[in-house]
Amino acid sequence: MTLKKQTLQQGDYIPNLAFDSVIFGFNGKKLKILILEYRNTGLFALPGGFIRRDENLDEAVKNGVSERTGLTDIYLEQFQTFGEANRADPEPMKRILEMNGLDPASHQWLLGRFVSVAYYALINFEKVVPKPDPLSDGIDWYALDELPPLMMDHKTIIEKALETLRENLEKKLLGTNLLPEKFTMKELQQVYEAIYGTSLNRSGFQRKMLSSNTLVRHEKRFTGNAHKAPYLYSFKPNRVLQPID
Amino acid sequence: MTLKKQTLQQGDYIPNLAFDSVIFGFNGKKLKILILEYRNTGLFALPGGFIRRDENLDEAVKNGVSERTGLTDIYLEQFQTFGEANRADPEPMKRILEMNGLDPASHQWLLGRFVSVAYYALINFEKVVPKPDPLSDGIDWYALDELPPLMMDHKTIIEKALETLRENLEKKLLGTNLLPEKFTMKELQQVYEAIYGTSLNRSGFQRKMLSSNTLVRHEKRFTGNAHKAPYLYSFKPNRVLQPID
DNA sequence: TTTCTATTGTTACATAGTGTTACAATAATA
DNA sequence: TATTATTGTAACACTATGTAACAATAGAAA
Repeated sequence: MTLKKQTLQQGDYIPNLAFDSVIFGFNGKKLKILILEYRNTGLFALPGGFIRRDENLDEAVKNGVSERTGLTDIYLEQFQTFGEANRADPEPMKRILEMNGLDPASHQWLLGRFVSVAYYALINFEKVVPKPDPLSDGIDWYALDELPPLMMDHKTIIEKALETLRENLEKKLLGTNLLPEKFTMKELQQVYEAIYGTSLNRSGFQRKMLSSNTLVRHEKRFTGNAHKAPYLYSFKPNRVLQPID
Repeated sequence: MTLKKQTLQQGDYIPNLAFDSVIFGFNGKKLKILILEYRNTGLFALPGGFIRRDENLDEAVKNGVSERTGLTDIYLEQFQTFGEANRADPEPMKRILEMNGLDPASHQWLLGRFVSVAYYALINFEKVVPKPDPLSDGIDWYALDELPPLMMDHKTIIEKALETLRENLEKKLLGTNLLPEKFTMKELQQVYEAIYGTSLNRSGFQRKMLSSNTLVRHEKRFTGNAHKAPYLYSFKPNRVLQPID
């Protein structure tokens, strides 16, 4: 739930509707997710927010993720809408409001039921400057196997995001969005391995990637290490997915 | 938009949130979809409805589709939420209300923006007894290439439903849900062909299906035709997908 | 300079999967 | 008994994939 204190009026937003975002980044070794920590509550949650009455759903999410990451061009994919009637417990939200000096009684609308549309984002880890939302005092990267206990059904949302990401990985060449523009074959393989959670055969991976006709080979990268220098690659521009805008 | 006149009160439902359903059936030759025709308006739309304040999203859709089809065990899959701010035009809805003897002024909430969660359903064509909703006087099967002009973005919703169905076809063995329990290999192939919109190689299809280890072979079906009688098959029970319930 | 080591790019080979064609089996009819 | 339409399966070529091996090479060590 990302929102600005000065605009915490129900009238501004579509009631009972929210979004949550699973923002994936790859730090070179592990796949990580941005998680918010609400002020003085010990409560952790996915970055999210509400949709203004005249705002496109995609736009609302894009703006929300931009605010958390500082990035503007973001690859976003909607993957599921969570609509169980009992998915929210009002108590944690009440504490969050109190800890931010807001009166729960005058923000009743935040304590009710929310249907949430979930998106995942793939971003270049190095370029992100995470920024907490107005109700939280912390936002940090967490590896998938080191997640803190999360509010509501956010753990389920993350699992579903990862499942969808795996399904879409080859279909949509998502590796692109998690790496710098130029990368080595090994780095690309590490992204795939981090997403699948398994190790892949080096030779087969290289052959498959090269035969997919989606990579451009550039100069070698000399790191000073005592072994053959790897080529750098980038994805062909026409195959790069456009972010929602 | 499926709703009962006697419960057309905004307070009963989550505001600005709806669902739409793309109900697929297979008549032996073509893939078809159930489309509503609103009373005296010439307006066509997907069956849909609203979500009660205390009702699970999945339940609301399940109930809505049950009402239109008369079926209780329905394979449903949520595939996308449509949230463009301008996806609805209030004029058609106004006409629908007027033609049903309802005052648009006192149903303002129906004329505003709706975010809609879209599901597709796969049902056994033979078992369905389509029933119009309270605002419509017709509900009929339409082949995908013979759709009437549809309200709002319902054409887009159908296209996305078909796209998702194709992607999920083999992954989830969806053929099951469009056929009677026992079927011939040819009938199964016809379902696949109808969904893909292409013809498939008979020999390869048979080999692939049999090697998938998901079919049980039963007795032959003798139709009285002067040629070899085909075996009947059914899907192994453990591979049958459970409907949402 | 030469040798060594770690890593990378590529090839070779076996195996599995797929597209296509051909052929055998068979239910009812002539 | 021969014929016809359809079905089940096998045969073949071709492609894709898993695996191992080999060659190339950047720098360090000798």
